[in-house]
Amino acid sequence: MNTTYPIGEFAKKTMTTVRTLHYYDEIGILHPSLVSEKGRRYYTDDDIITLQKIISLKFLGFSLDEIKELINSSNWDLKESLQYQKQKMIEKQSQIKQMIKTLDHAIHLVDDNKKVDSSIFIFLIHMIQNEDEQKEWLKTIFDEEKVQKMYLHSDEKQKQIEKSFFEFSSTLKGLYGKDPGCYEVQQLIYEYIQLTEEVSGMNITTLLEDIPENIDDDPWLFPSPFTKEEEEWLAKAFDIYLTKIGVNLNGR
Amino acid sequence: MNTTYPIGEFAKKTMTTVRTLHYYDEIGILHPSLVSEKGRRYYTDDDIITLQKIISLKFLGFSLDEIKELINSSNWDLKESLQYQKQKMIEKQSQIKQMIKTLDHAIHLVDDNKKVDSSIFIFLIHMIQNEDEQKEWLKTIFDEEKVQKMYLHSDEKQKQIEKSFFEFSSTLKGLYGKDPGCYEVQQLIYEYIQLTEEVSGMNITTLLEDIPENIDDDPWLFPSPFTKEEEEWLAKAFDIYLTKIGVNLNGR
DNA sequence: GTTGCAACTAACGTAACGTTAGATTTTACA
DNA sequence: TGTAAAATCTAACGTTACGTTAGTTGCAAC
Repeated sequence: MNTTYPIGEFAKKTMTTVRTLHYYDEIGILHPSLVSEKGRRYYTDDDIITLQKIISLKFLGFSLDEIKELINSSNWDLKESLQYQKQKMIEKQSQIKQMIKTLDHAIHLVDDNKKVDSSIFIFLIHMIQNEDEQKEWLKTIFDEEKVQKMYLHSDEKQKQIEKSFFEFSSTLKGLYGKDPGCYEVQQLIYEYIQLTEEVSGMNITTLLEDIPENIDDDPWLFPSPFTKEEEEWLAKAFDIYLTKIGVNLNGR
Repeated sequence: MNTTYPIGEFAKKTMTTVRTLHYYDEIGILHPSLVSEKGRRYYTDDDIITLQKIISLKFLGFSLDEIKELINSSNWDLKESLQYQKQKMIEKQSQIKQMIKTLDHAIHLVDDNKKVDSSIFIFLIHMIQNEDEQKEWLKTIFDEEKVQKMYLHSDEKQKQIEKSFFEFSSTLKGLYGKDPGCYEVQQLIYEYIQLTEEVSGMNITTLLEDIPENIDDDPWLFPSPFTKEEEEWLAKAFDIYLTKIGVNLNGR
């Protein structure tokens, strides 16, 4: 009848480990029903029930500390605990959703690119991740309506834009060092501006008028995928391009 | 120009903490660009970029160890890492979904019950959680078709069944000690059997014929919400009921 | 009696910091 | 310029839920 199991057997039966049972004994959530004089633990079927409680509550995301309370005190506000747990889990869920979405975009980015410049990659991850924050910031410059439009793409379209941007940046990095006025560089800048206009839904002239001078003073909010040297070189190339098409700007 | 920030300022700018920066320095993923003779750390805008990399990768679920590798080695198989991460995240996601679903059911259960008997509650959580396992086990007794039917309820229906079961069990516990043959107890057992028949889609007689004698020999697979005394009392009540309706069973 | 497995306690390791504690340095103000 | 206050430093322990040794003792079988 009233069978007892030594710890090893009990662990097998319940698909836990000896160490786990030791630990549960140690923190006082599962004392074996029988302990020999020599300190040997023997478990009974009653202990199985307690262990089941523990496992069930663990499954619901409670910590062993919380479980201890739940087991010991009889008049715990169970409903409140459950709702609190649910809230926590829902938060975790939305975090994970964001992670998966970003990973998806990232995988799409590197899909057929053999070599990936990590600066550009990280830059784009940062962009994807901080979408909301940047949106808020953009609203301090442009109309809310315009900003909304900029982000009104489907997921697929968004991925495509990111990829184009990624490739431009990569190619540009590859061209660094060449004459900023040469055909290749100027052509790429032309394409880059085309993309920017398409995405923003605005004319480049309008864009440049609205943007304050000190736009990239805060490298935290606006990180760059380029090094300082690359940026200076890029600035020259842009200057040449914009002067050519007749946009005049006073010192960048 | 080349501004440097003491650690506190830098922490504020980047919305981290001093301790985090200390730690990142310690494990070698972010050494400040400048360290005074006295050991004071001064960070530059370049360090912001490194920190951004770290934060971005952390956001994607990489550990600091993995990030260290990603930052240091240039030819890392990024795509593989990303896909691996995604897989991990998807697994986490489905776990959390299960947790939320179970929590939902549990909240529904305790919704308007002031006092909750924890044994019953835990028992039901265990049932919900181990649905799949029990389904497999049931298949060793009944036809697969029948088993499928038993579980073919909507989520709402399922919640309702659980709740009914929960309430029966609670009421039964409350009646423990009374005469097993009295009207109240017999009435409850009648209702319980009705529910069982409805859920299983089988007749109680058929059910009892198919079930082996030693069904609850394994308290791990089939935990009970009742204590041993309660179970014995229940068995008597069942005996009386079944004899009354003419089902004959040899020793339960 | 011995062999060998099972179980025991004690201790450190994990991840990514938070949190003291006590010493030192830098900054600010009279 | 002296001193007080604020910032920073290192060192060390705490956190979670066990996993993983290591060295010792208990128990059953031959």
